[in-house]
Amino acid sequence: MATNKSQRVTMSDVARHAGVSRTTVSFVLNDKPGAAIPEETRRRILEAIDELGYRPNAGARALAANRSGWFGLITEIVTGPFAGEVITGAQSRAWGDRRFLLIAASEGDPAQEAAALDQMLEHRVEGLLYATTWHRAVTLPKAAREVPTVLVNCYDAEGELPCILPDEESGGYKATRRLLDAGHTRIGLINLDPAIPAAIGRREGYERALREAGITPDPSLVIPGWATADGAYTAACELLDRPAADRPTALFCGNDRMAMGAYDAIKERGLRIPHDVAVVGFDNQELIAAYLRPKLTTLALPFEAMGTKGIDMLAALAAGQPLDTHQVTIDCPLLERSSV
Amino acid sequence: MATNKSQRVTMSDVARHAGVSRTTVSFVLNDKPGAAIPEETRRRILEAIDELGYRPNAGARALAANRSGWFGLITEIVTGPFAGEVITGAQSRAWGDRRFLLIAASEGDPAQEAAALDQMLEHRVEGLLYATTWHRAVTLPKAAREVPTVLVNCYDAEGELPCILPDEESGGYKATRRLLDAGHTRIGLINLDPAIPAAIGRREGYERALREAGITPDPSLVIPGWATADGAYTAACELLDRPAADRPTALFCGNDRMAMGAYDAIKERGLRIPHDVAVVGFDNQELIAAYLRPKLTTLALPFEAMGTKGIDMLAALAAGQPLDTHQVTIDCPLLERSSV
DNA sequence: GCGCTTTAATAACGCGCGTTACTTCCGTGT
DNA sequence: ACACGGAAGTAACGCGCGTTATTAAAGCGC
Repeated sequence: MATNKSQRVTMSDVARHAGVSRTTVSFVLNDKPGAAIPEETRRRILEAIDELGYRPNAGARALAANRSGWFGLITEIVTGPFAGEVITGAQSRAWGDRRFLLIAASEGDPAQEAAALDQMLEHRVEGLLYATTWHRAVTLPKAAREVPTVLVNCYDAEGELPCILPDEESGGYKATRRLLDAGHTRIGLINLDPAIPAAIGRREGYERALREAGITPDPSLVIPGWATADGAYTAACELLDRPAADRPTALFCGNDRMAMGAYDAIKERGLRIPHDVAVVGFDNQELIAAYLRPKLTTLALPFEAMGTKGIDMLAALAAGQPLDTHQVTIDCPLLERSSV
Repeated sequence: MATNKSQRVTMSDVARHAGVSRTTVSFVLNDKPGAAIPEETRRRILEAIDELGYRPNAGARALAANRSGWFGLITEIVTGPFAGEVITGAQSRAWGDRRFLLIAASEGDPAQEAAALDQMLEHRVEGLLYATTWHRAVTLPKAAREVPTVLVNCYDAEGELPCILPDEESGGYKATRRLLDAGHTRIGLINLDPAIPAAIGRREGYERALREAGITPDPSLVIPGWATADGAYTAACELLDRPAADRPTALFCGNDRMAMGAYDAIKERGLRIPHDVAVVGFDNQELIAAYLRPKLTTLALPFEAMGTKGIDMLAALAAGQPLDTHQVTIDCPLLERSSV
């Protein structure tokens, strides 16, 4: 078995067991092009590997090859519903390049963020993904410039780092368009905090869809809410209590939690969804959207796709290739359920 | 700056710049006990490190010290609401030991699981955490025996590996007890699939609390449901449509999604929560529990604590210490909101 | 038999660092 | 004068592997 003290099987053990040199083992393990290994020898080596239960030491390999095989991913919170999707997307894509993901959470604390970044750099990540929970501007520590970095769901306040963002405008457009197609003409928008990119973009899309349909947007139908179920409940009440002829027959909500509040307001008034009032949410938080009754039609934030695309871009950057686009936006798919 | 081709600053660069040997640099970096380094020299070295922007190479360090510094964490799905909590708990605890977490998802696919495990072993993880989404028995690939392994939220079908489980029985007891304390005597239990540990344990706790209060459990008040909002809705209807004198005044639901369904059934009948019917959920899925109206009182599965404890145990095992307990259970805290 | 090319394999170096064993210098006691 | 001991520091080896240069053997034509 292994002769070294750590009791782990090394390449030398394999070589000895197969009666060849360590170099030869390395060659077959890496399919070294240009190395002529007769089938018989290769077989003996593979057999030895199998018999000894040899596993290459990824760390040693990285050191020798000067290629860590790591990409780093820093998120704010791992607990949230979104981070997981980014991880999933990034992880699966990275796997294809035989690379691993180093994940850390900043928990919104700059000190932790810096510490995480340090660790990543010490581990010689070949690229860094930085993802936020909600779409906004960020400023990274300078250390992040030491390695190719791509922002996910946020953009560089200094405008230098490449980023990947959800297409909020098109999302707002699609939601509104869906409601228009269902015959609605008075569509209320219970929006997020009007200062954030998501609210701005979605409202633009909302208004574009209306205009395209020949409807002049009515500002009184747009209520900026707090992003809570209660806030949306209040906002929905306000809209639904307008005189019947003036009352919206559809509500487009800033997120699914807010849609939850809207549901309550609607049901309270004895109105039925979607028959009397149709509802579209945003974010596709499965736990809410798929379990509300009726199930909620909503737009998904493409976190998984953004994670995948992020690794795509990192891989390109790490390979020294230039980026075709500095800022890419990704579509928010509409998920049809039963609330329209 | 760096003289090697990879353009990265190494310890040798620091040594040269500070006018000492590489060994000395290593000594100050590791606070080697027994090494007498005068303050002046130490200062010079730290200065050099700072000026050159040197970062130790974690991989090389791991190789030389024969200590990878990795713990592995395999989950089924990263996307779910629970995996994130386990990660958070494990990550923060591992940090204290200056260790990093290697995270991979099996996506429920044995092949992916095996591949992930392989990768972890190649990275020489010093311990492995294996976490599942729901409490159940599992069988790990043999390869997992190569390294200290602790199961989280599941237990070894062969009974060999140590595990950490939520205390379902005490959870069921506490939920029921809370309802009893609020004056309820007819408490319905809309349970999960009766074959799984969570359903069994919680029902036991439920019955223990009832007996303790001098109430004989009424089997007809226990409905095994499917773990969906719709299933629970149907079950709740059945319970609520019993003759008034016989109708439960409180419902204990197998999870928060099911509580959502129960809410609908209750509201539909013009009953008020918690005035006419009190509800307790399970799982504390924030997105549901905190946004239902009224907010849902529920029990939390202690995923974060389980993750932390997992690393605790791994650290002990990795240090060669024996485990005091082979199976530890962790309490499910009751989160009081407004539905009781 | 001799040179030449191809095939099969190896010795040796380096990746960046931890660590052990060893050296050198200086002050102290007798 | 010499031995002794501690302080300050270094040379050298090894961790497990990738890679380059080099060697040894085999095949081939003449």
